[in-house]
Amino acid sequence: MLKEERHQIILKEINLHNKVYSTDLSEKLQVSEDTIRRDLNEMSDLGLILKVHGGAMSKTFHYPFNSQNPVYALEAKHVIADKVIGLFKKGMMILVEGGTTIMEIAKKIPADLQATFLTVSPQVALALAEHENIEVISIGGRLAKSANIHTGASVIYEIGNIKPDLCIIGTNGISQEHGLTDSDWEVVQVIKAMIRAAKKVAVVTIAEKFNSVKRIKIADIKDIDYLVTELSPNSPMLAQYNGAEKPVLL
Amino acid sequence: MLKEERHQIILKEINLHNKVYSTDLSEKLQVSEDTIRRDLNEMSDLGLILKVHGGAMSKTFHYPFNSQNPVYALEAKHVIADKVIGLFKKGMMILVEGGTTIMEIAKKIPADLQATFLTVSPQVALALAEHENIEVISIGGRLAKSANIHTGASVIYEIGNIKPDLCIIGTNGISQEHGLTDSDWEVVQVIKAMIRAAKKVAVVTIAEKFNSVKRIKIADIKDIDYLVTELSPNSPMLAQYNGAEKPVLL
DNA sequence: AAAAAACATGCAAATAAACGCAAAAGTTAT
DNA sequence: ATAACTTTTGCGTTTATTTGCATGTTTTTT
Repeated sequence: MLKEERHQIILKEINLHNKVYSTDLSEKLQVSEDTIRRDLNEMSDLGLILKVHGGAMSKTFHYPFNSQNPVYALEAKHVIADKVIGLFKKGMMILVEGGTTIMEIAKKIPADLQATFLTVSPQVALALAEHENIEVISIGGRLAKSANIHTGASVIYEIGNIKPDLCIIGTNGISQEHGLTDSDWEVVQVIKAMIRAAKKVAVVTIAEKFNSVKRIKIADIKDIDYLVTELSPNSPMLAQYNGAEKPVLL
Repeated sequence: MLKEERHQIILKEINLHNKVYSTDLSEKLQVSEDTIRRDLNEMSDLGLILKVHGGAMSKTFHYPFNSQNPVYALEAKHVIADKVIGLFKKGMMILVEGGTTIMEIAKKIPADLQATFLTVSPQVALALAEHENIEVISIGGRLAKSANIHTGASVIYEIGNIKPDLCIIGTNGISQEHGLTDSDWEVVQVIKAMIRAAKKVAVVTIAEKFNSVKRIKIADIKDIDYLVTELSPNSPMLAQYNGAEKPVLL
């Protein structure tokens, strides 16, 4: 049995049951517990799972958004938030998606910024509502439980009727070759509509997600106006995105 | 059972009931009370919960209730929630407003109920999204910061296009003479639209709010189908609502 | 004030993790 | 194909974590 194969099975098992015991995996996969532990360590280092004493758990069960819980790569997300906030100007109409990075942005918006935010995420809407001078407009629709954002035809339609100055999206997969990708069809439809509608598009992502590719394509790199990461704009890791029709790197 | 698994369950339990007893948890999770105490200590150190003598509470709850007896109001809302849940039937389309009582209802919905909920409150939407079998549809719009619910013409319009089986609203003011009243014009418009749209209207309120009157009228008592309080239906305090065109008292 | 319940602390048994090392398996170069 | 090399794996040992229990203290209730 290949190591990668084991990893796949472990991941599937965790997604299915939310937890796995090292002992169970050892028996099921017919390898020693040491090997399982090593597997779990590697997967944990990649941020795929949450390693705990006795096994591992899913990172995205009950933990992901619940405001008080620790956010993965928080420091990086703060850096990203600061950069993005630099794009905001008074009176702007800004369309934002959901996700932990966007949440950090929403929290860090300066108190004196006057702007209108539109969002498909209830969490982001609530975070934005904390700011006195921000007008918050929720774009309602069927709430997709996986990503906790509103999806469906009505959302696409609503987005089609607005022309925001700026649109900010997170992403699950990003690579020079395949562009932006995600694994949830409903979510992808919404993001595509957002990109179509907005005058400028900013993608926020931690560098860790570079070169990861998901099943469904959202857009090409050239469709992006700003690519915001925690890295310095001239970091070698960003060089690949510096093509002819390059987005501005922040 | 993994330690983190217990932590998740405890957290969920607290979010659901706002408080937990160590003894209950010990029995439910089949570990000693010492272990539960250690769990609660760790979670408390992480700032996830508020440890109290005998168990733990939600952090967000002990706080905002600077007013009188928080336990009383909470207990009352739990009683109300249980009564309202009795009105829910499989396949129903239920329109709900926002507010703390509605939040308690959203949390207590039985796991096996299959129904569609529509709401104008981001908080309620998120609470409902925790339930596997519930379809959640947000009615989006401008987020009114006072009440944290979506308001505005688009909301009214959207509500006009649906015909929910049941509509559940809280209220700020209720009296036999002046009916339901509130002080926020935008919010009132939304609630009026909800009442117009729904086949049946349930009003949930703690008895404390009886005989309070706010500036803007929402509806008459006769427009209500169910009046749900923590009191027994034949409580003398409810006698005043027992007129000719009375709502059903629960 | 006494009794009961909840809490903190130390301890020991059980279990799991980390580490080093050598054998086995897989890769690459000649 | 074989040798040299790297990676992976299992095992023994050591270290760390978790848990229940005994004990004594604090808090709550009566």
